[in-house]
Amino acid sequence: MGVTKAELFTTAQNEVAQIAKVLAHPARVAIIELLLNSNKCITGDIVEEIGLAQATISQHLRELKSVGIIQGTIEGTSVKYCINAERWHEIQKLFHNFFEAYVTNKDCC
Amino acid sequence: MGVTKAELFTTAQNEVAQIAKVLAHPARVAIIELLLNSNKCITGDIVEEIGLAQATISQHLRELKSVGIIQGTIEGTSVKYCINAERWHEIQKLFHNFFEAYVTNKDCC
DNA sequence: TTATTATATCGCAATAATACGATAATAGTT
DNA sequence: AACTATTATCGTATTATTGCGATATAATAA
Repeated sequence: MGVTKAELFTTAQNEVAQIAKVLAHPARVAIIELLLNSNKCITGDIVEEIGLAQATISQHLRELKSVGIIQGTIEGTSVKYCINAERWHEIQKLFHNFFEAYVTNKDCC
Repeated sequence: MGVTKAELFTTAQNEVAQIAKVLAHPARVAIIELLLNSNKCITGDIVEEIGLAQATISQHLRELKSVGIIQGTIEGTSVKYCINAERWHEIQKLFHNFFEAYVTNKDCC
């Protein structure tokens, strides 16, 4: 029926999946990298830089905000976006632990 | 029109997004963790453990295979799945570098 | 207040993802 | 060869995502 059965999985599994989903679009990855590498974090600059319509960028920004990766502050009639350092490191740790869990052993395959 | 404009982004950005998309479902995260933590990597065991229909698990396994995270070997009438160590470390590095790119500085926000 | 600028939301069309029953394909067994 | 067991694929209903034009909202300027 086309709807994810989240109740079958652990909180941690759902959390990794939720963050991954936000990273699962190149525009959102590009927006993050833009915020990492420049100080031009005004929405208008992002729209110009990425090359998608303003409405589309706004939607992507909302998804990034929804998991706390970025935050915005009003600056005149504009909004200035940036990475939320604390949340960034939280997520970094989440994925670090996920990937770290692999230990080469297992006679499997 | 509902189709991602991949040509606007770099290869690296599309690659991060592609892997993230595969990790963007708790069932696939759960399958990976199952392969990490046990030796019961037969499809049938995965179906039983996760609690989704066999057809659905098969679809998820195919997506995990599509980016090389897992691989399967035929074992009688069954298929034994496991993590592909080399690819795992590649992806681990990809995400490590992505997250590492953040440096707290910026008077932004 | 009215106009201007910038961003967010709405509504819609196109596409993709999720889940599953039914069926096909593959390997082993009798 | 016929049967069994296991996994993969097909078809389909439902839901979610992507992208954008149009419009609404918010902040400032005239």
